[in-house]
Amino acid sequence: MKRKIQKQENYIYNIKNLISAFIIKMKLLPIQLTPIQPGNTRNNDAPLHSPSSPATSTLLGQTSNGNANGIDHRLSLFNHSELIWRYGPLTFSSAAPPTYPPLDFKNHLPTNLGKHSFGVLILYVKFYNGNLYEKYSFRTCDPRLWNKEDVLGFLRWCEIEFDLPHFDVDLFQMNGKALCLLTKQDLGERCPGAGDLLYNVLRWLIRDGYSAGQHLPQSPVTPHFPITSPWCLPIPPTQEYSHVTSAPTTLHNSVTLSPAPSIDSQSGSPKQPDQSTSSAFSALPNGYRNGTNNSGSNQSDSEVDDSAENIHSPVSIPLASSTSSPPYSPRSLPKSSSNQIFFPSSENSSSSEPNTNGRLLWDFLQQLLNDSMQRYTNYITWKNRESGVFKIVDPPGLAKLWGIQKNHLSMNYDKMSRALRYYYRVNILRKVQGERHCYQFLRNPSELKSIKNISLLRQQMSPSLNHTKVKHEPLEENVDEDMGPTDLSMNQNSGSRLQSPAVIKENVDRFQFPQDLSISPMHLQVNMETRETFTRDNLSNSSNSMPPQIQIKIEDTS
DNA sequence: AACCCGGAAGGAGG
DNA sequence: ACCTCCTTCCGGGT
Repeated sequence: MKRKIQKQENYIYNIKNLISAFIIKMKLLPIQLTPIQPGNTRNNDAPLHSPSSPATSTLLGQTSNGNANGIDHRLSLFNHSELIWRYGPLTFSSAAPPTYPPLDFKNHLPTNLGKHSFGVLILYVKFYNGNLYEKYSFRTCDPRLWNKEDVLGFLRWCEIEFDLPHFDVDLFQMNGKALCLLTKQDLGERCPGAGDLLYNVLRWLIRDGYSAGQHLPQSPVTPHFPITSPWCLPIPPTQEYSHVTSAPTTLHNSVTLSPAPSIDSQSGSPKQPDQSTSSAFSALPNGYRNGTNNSGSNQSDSEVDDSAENIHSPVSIPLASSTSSPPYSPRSLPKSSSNQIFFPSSENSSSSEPNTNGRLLWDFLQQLLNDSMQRYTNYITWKNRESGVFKIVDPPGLAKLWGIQKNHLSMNYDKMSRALRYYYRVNILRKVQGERHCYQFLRNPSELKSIKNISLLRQQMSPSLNHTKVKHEPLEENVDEDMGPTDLSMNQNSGSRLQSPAVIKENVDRFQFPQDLSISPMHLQVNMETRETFTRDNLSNSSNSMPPQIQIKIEDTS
C-alpha cells in the first residue's frame, strides 16, 4: 500500500512537471490549482472533441444538469490515469454562479471581459485507483486582459523568475492594459534595473500572446516565454494525497500547490512560493540577477564556473526526467586550453568593461557558441574554437533568434549576414572562404568588450588578426598568446535585461514531450491532431462552439 | 536558387 | 546633433 502511495506521489510529482512544461509551451498563465472530487460514473458518450459535448460548464466547475455535486462524471469513463487538457473560451455567465467551492471562477476571472477574449485551460487528472482527481485551470496570458491583481501576480512572478528586487507595488496599481501602455522608461522608473526586462516581456506577451487571428508560433526558434508561475510550482508529494477522496477539505488544502494569484482583492496577494520547495523544480535564473545589486556579491571562488553557468541558466522547470537533481547545479566547465580561447571566463573581466549582454551580434553569437550546455549547436557551432571558426548550422533559425533578441521579427539570414559583413571591416569577423555559413572570429570576446568603440577596430589590427589574415586555413590555425581566457561573465553584472539567447532557446526547447517525459512506468501519448486545434485561430473562431481540446493520455504500462 | 558581397539610406538608442 | 550598430533594401557576383 505504501508503495502504491509512493508511486502515486511520484506520479503527481511528474505530472506537475509536465504541467509546467505545458504551460510554458502554450504560454499559459496558470492562475489556479484546485482539487476536485472524483466523479461518479455517468455515461457520457460525447467524444472529447465533440462540439456538442456539454463539457464546458462542467469544465468551469459549474453545476450542470445531473451533476448536482459538481462532479465531473466524464472522468470515470477512462480506465487509466489520464490527463485531459482542454482549452476554450470562458463562457460562464454571472447568472450561473459556480457551485464548485474550490473553483470560484466568478471571483477569479474578470467578468467584464469579452467572453471571446478569454480562455481557460483545465487539466483533469485521474488515477485509476480512483483516489485522486485534480483540476487545474489556467488563463491565457495576454497582459492587456489582466486586472490589477493579475499585474501584481505577474510582477511577483517576474521577481522570482528573474530574481529581481521587490517591486514597489504601489507603483503598479493598474490593470494590464495600463501596464502595457507604459514605456520602457516608465517601467525603468518604476523598477530600476528591470525596466528593459519587463518591457520586453510585456511586448513579447502582447506580440505573441493570444491575439485573435494570430497563429501560435510554430517555428522551433520562436520563444515561448516561460510562464512558469511560481504559484504553480509543483510541490513534493505529500501523503495527504492519499486522503483526498475521503477528505475534501484536506484535499483542498493539500493539493493546492501554491497560492494562486488572487484576483479576489479580499484574499490578498498571492504568496511567494516556498523557495525550498520550488528550488528543486525551478532554478531561478541566476544570470539575470540584478546587475547593480549583485555585482560581485554572488561571485565566489568558483567564479569562473558560476559565471558561465549563470549566464545560461534560464528559468527551468525541468521535466520529470531531470527533477532528480538541481537542473543547473554549479559544475566545472571544460578547462582544457582549447576551451579557453573563445570560451570566456570571468577572470579577465572587470567592471569597467562594457557589458554587451547579447545586444551586439558578435556577443550574441559568442553566447550561443559558448553555451555551456551546448543548447544551440543546432543553430550555430564551433568548427574550431581555437581559431574562432564557427558555422551557422541553421541560418534562418539563427536569424530568427537574433531577430527575437533585437525585436526585429522580420530578421532573416540575409539581413543578419549583412550585419555580419559589417564586422569584416572592423576586423571582428571574416568569412571562411569556400565554406558556406562559416565565419571566423578575429577577436576574442574580452578583446572586443575591452574596446568601447568597435569602429576603432578599423584601425586597430591585432597581431592575431594579422596572423590569421594571411592564412586561408583557419581550421588549422593556432591562436596567438594574447587570445587568453575570455569573458563570459559579462552578463553577470549587466544592467541590460534583454532576453538572453539561452532563455530564448530554453523556452523553445524545454517542452519536448513525449521524449523528454520519462514518467516511468507511465507512457505518455499526445494526440497531436487535437493539439493542432490549439491555435489562436481556433481560439478566436471557436468561441461559440466547443473549445478545442488537447488530450494527453498517460497509461500505466506496468 | 542559395549564398555572398558591399553600397546606400535610415532607424533606434546612447 | 552626432555616433554606433545595426536593419532594410538592393544590384551584382559566384
